[in-house]
Amino acid sequence: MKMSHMFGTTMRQAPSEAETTSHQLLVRAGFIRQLGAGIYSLMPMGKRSIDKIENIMRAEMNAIGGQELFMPVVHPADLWQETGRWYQIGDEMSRFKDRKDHDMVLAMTHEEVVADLARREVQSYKQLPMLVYHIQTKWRDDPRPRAGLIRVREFTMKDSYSLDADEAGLDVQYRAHYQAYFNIFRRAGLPVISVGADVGMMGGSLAHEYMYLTPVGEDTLVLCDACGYRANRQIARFRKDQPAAEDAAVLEKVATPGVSTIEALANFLSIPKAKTAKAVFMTATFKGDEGDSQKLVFAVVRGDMEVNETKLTNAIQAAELRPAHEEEIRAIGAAPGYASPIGLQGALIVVDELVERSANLVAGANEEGFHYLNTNYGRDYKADIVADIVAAEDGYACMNCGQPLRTSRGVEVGNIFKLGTRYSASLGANFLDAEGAERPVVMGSYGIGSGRMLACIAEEHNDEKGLIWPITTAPYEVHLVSLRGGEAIAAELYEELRIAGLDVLFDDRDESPGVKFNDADLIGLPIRLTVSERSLQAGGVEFKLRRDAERSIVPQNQAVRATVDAVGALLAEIEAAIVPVPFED
RNA sequence: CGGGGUGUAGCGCAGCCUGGCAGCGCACCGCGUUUGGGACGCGGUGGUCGGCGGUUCGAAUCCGCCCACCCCGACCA
Repeated sequence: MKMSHMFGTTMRQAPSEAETTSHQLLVRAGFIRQLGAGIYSLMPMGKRSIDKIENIMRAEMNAIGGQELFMPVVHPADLWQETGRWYQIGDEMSRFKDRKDHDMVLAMTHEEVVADLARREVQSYKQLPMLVYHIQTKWRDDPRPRAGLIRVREFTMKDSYSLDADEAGLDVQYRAHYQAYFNIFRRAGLPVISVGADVGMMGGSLAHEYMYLTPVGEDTLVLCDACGYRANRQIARFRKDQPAAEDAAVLEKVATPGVSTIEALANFLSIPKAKTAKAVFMTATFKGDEGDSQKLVFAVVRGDMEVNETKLTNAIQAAELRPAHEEEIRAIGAAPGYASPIGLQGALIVVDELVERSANLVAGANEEGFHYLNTNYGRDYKADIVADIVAAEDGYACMNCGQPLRTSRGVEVGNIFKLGTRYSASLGANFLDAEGAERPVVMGSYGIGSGRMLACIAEEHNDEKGLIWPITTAPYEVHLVSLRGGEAIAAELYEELRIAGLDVLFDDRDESPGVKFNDADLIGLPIRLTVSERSLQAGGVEFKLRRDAERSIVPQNQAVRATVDAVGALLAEIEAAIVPVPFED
């Protein structure tokens, strides 16, 4: 490609709304342009990088038996009504009516369509296992897009769906994806870790997320450097030490005027926060056969800990959970700031397992300005559910080895789910097994966002001058710079490099050397060749890797070979990282 | 949805308080000089000042409503 006619120019200054490094650099280098909140165009160079990323995905999916197909982005609502997600999902799913007044949806994901296809195409266990995938647009009307391509509303995703006769088959395909995903990220030059994850709205029994670690990330991960435990904070477990044994003391009501926070309570009574019980009120929505129902949830955790809403949601099997309003709390006779489960009716009481085991905690007296001393689980109150509902924090003890946990931020670039029969059963995607019995297909679903991956690669590979693309995802492999006195030779070299099969960006513009070199650094192609009067006098063509400071001169008649060899060497470095990763669930 | 912020040329910004010719840098076009790390000179192109309404002789500027975008939170893959 000749730069003189490339659509999309570089910019010296990033738009003021771009804050993260990847966003600024991708815009400045001419890879992306914003159309609306969370909606971006890919410019020609961005499209080339995305194509390379997606072709890596294709190769790895095909390698584990994937068959590429292409499913629609507009779906009739019927399908989503059949699985129930039409009713479960809120405004995140965009809906509209077609001219015949039929309800339609914009695809957020494709489990429904795959299950619909499977019920038509799969009849026998002899056809299974199968794996289908596509690379398609998704629309999720996220309430708050941010950070360029990191979190958007319209995005392209590689999503694959495994179809199996049983759980054992699913496990095989799940593990195949576990490895294939590491291969994809490593080939693309993106370092990731896998973590255990919540199954969320997808349903299912087991899930992993692939995380690129960066402070820009929105997910908090809990990691153990000692034993390798890794989990999303939403589900991360930790070891809760047994509190020192004490005899249950007499329940006693004390006046605590104006003391409505745990902090103030601990100070007022001169006790550690760990000797208090904290009340957190949430309103849960439950989906049932007779429609939705709402219930006030009264969660109790030790005063020095925080409630983990995902754990709480899972513990009570709620569809949704939100903080309760003050009126809702008062309606059951509790006083915000002075609440405890003692003597309360009308709420679903969920107590953390550590509170159950702790003696003589200070808790609210359900009366403005009063607390109880020495509350004890079992004697003074009982829970509807006792479960682990506490969020893991930095320094908490690892569940497995007891060493301190560490938290880190990350971007979720991929996920894999064991779905089971959630969708096949509701849509009737059945097959006949060897005994002639009808059974639902066992499904898995697996996703990687292309654009988010591009952004993470940009976030990882850059310096103060610009991007530094891995050879596998660079829009072009070679940046050929023509300077004064080298124009004719550069034009020849451009043709020779292309004949040799290389992707070349040729800066044939009439610009000063400084402008050209700075643009080359900003765009960040892995190999730079410069042809100028000076280089020719020095013996040929100047060769430089973007990531290195050194330059060398290669004779003109060896320039193509040297470049091809350099590309090969860079590819070999990437390939060396493609190794088996032990499966951990 | 709650809190905060910003909308003036492709990008970055000033002007607004105190109403009176719409400006600056970069980019872009022409000519000349220059050119191995964001050159210089001269001359140019480009704007319904986010939108609608109001106040006023007169609105980028004051008032009202709306819209868009960004950040934090809620939410979310």
